[in-house]
This record gives sequence, structure tokens and C-alpha cells, in this order.
Amino acid sequence: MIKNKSINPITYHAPDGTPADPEVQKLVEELIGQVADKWTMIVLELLYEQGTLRFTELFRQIGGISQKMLTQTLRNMERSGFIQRTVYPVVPPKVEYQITELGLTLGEAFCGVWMWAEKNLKHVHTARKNYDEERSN
Amino acid sequence: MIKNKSINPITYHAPDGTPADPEVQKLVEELIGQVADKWTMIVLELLYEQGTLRFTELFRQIGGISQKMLTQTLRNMERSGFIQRTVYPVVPPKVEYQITELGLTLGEAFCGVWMWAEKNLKHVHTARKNYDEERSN
DNA sequence: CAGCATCCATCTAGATACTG
DNA sequence: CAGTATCTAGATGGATGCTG
Repeated sequence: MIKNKSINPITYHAPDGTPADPEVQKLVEELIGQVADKWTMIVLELLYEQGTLRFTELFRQIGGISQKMLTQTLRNMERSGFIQRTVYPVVPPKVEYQITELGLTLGEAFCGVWMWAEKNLKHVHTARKNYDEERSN
Repeated sequence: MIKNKSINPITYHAPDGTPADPEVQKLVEELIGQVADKWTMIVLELLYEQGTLRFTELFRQIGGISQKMLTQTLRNMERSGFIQRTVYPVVPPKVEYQITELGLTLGEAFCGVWMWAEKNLKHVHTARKNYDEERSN
């Protein structure tokens, strides 16, 4: 990353020094926000592992999500192109969800965070423990 | 990632098939949540670029954040060990914040998401546009 | 300067009930 | 089965005023 003297708005830079497009910046913030909604990553993971799942199968396997939240999560993911929704015109209804190429690569992009967490789990815990102990005295 | 037949709780896997520790999983979710709080990443970036900054300098450069939120963000980041807080016993008070090694590597870990966003910006926009157009008819 | 305490608007998620 | 609609409790963030 390179030095940035501009006051406002903030300009992000990649580690190699390439300044980032504001649009990219906006998308990154959206992505992180979306994934942080707590259900998106779980759905992504399940579809990553199992390819295709029906609404109720997702509902059951996630466990703890409400129907409303599952629907909302799936709609947002579909809208952004991470998953594909297929409706079969049968009675009772049958709807299948499957991960797309885009969703697949997104999952992989978050992999760096996973590896960081694995590697630094203890450092973070230690830091927090030290911090908390200092305040409690 | 490998197939996972367990119903609940969900077990995450790395792309190479290594099952993830529940503790790591929890930390990943926390990290993404923390970074998604909208200010953490901005602070991380500023300290990444400029090394050390005082409270008011951060406050000014971020622009739009409230003092309360800045304080809260800085405390959380300090607690997790991403930044270091140094208080100089002078009047008026002087407090400096600087990024740690841990914070530095965390920023780099999120780089994969950045690169994904850069590469797939158009795909996402197209997907969203198509989705929105289909509903408006 | 660098906070903390308090109040308040808003946004969100979950529970619940209903439907093609 | 796969949703939609509605209501509400709780979390979140911003504004404001005060302080060592």
C-alpha cells in the first residue's frame, strides 16, 4: 500500500500499491457486509459442499435460521449471482439452489481470512485475554 | 472442500479438504463481523498506510465517523491485538495508535476478497441488473 | 485532546400466522 | 413445499453534552 495524503474520501490501495477503484471499494464493503450477515457464508459453504439443495434441506441443515432469513439470504445471493435458483412447476413446489462459478470463487476468496484465523487464533486469544485482565484490576 | 454429511452443527472445510476447528470457525465469523462493522477496515487501512496516527487525525481523515464509534472501533481493534495504543502523559493528552504485525497480516488476508471484487465487479453488476430487470416487469 | 455517558432514531432479526 | 406478511424486541449508530 502506498501513502495517501488525501483527506476525504479515503482511497484504498492494494498491497502492491495499486490504487483501488471506488466502485471496487464499494463492492468489497458490500461483500464483507453480506458475508457477515451470518447466514450467507453458511449457505455458500453448504452449496459448495453438496452442490444442489432444496429450500427445506438448507433450512434443516443450517438449523437455527428462520424461514424469513433463509429466503432473504437466498434472494440476495441469487441477485448477486452467487447461486442459481431453479423452480420446478410441480405440486407440491420444488425449488433447488445451486452454487454458481461466481459463488464458488467468492468462497475461495475468503479463504485467506480462514487461513489467517487458523494461523493466528492463539495470538488473538492471548491479546484479548491480556487486554481483559488489565481492565479488571 | 469435502462433502459433509453431518446435519448439525455445520463443519467448515478448507478448499484442500481440511476440516476446520470450531474455534477457528468462530474466529472467522467474529473477524468478518468486526471488519464488516464498516469502520474497522478503514482504520486498518489508514494505519497501514501511515503507520502511526493520533485520535484526532484518524477522526479527521475518516470523516463521517462519530467520536463514539471511533473510540469503540479502536478499543475493539486494540483488544484483538490489531493495533497498539500509546498514551503520553502530557497536557493536553496525546494518544497514538499504530498497527501491529497482527493487524498488518489481517489486512493482507482480506486481500483475496479485494482481488476477487476487482476481477468480478462486472459479473456482479450484470447479475444484479438482470435480476432487478426481471422483477420489474 | 481524547475520551465517556446518555438519549434517541433506525435498522434488523426472529417469532408467528397465513397461502398458492 | 416454499414461501409471504406482519409485529415486535433488541441491537446499532449518531447526536449531544460533559470531563480530566
